Amino acid sequence: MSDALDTALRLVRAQTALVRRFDARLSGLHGVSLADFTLLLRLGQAPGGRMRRVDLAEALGLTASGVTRGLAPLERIGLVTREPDARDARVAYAALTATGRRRLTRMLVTAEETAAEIFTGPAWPATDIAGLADLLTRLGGTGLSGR
Amino acid sequence: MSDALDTALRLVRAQTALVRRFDARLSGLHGVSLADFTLLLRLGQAPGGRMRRVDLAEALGLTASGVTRGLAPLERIGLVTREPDARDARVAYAALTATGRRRLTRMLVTAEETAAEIFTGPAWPATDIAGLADLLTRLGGTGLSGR
DNA sequence: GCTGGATTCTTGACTACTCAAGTTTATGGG
DNA sequence: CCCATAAACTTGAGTAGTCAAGAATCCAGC
Repeated sequence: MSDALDTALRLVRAQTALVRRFDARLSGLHGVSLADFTLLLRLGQAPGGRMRRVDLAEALGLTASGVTRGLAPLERIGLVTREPDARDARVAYAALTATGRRRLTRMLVTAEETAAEIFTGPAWPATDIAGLADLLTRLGGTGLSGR
Repeated sequence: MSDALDTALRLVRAQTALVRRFDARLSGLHGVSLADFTLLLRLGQAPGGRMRRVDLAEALGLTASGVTRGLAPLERIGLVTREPDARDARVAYAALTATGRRRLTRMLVTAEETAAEIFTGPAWPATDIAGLADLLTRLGGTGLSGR
């Protein structure tokens, strides 16, 4: 088997382990999944804490449908609201509520801790973490950097 | 946001892009998903092309339940069979059929091509591919190396 | 040689997506 | 003005996995 295929399969495998760790911590302490957290985090990074659902989908690597489904429970528990656009009645923004923002900052602490635990120890000098981030960015689908 | 968290989130994001690419190619040409392919590949690597379902789960980073569910359609289409263990009536091996083995070698070609496409171009010198593989191995959950 | 606990596997109920189809609204050309 | 096409979103149906509970079997100690 080539290095390329081997690497791709390792990446897939590493992801499931990673997701499990984040899910365990986040759901234990805050009752949300990693997917929920990343969604809230993106909203938190957006100006005004709000985004069109289509853009959120693009940023998260989901379909529009996936965003609708992921947002629903967060709206139910009051972390996110739906806001209409004055110019275009088709678009429904997703916006962090004040509660959502408050809860997000606490989730972020947990997520940082979890990430730190994962990348801790002699196996993970800072340069390797940055190096990994760099390599992953080259793969990153459409990534964070826009289309 | 720390490098560690950023890196973890990038990894998750990169994986979804990767899986989509493999799924598209594999399902188009061979009618299987990447998950199906990795399952068959592990079987193919095992001595005799067969493994206990529990070990398969461990190797793939799934639960035993996930393996049962994933194997079912592959048994239906005749790529895998169930074999009993002479010593222990609890265990049911999953084994590649002759057809399964033949189909697998062709899938492997497609998977290699896809991986090669992904890691192609000036952004991906061979040392970086190997470097990525190495970094990912440090994360690899329980990985291939056993517990 | 029986009984209690552990192991292997399957199943039911649930979650988190996907894709395809449908609804509503916007927009550019005649 | 009206129409065709396109964009944003939701919804129904299906897939891939999870977890918790259950059935069968194995084995260790008495």
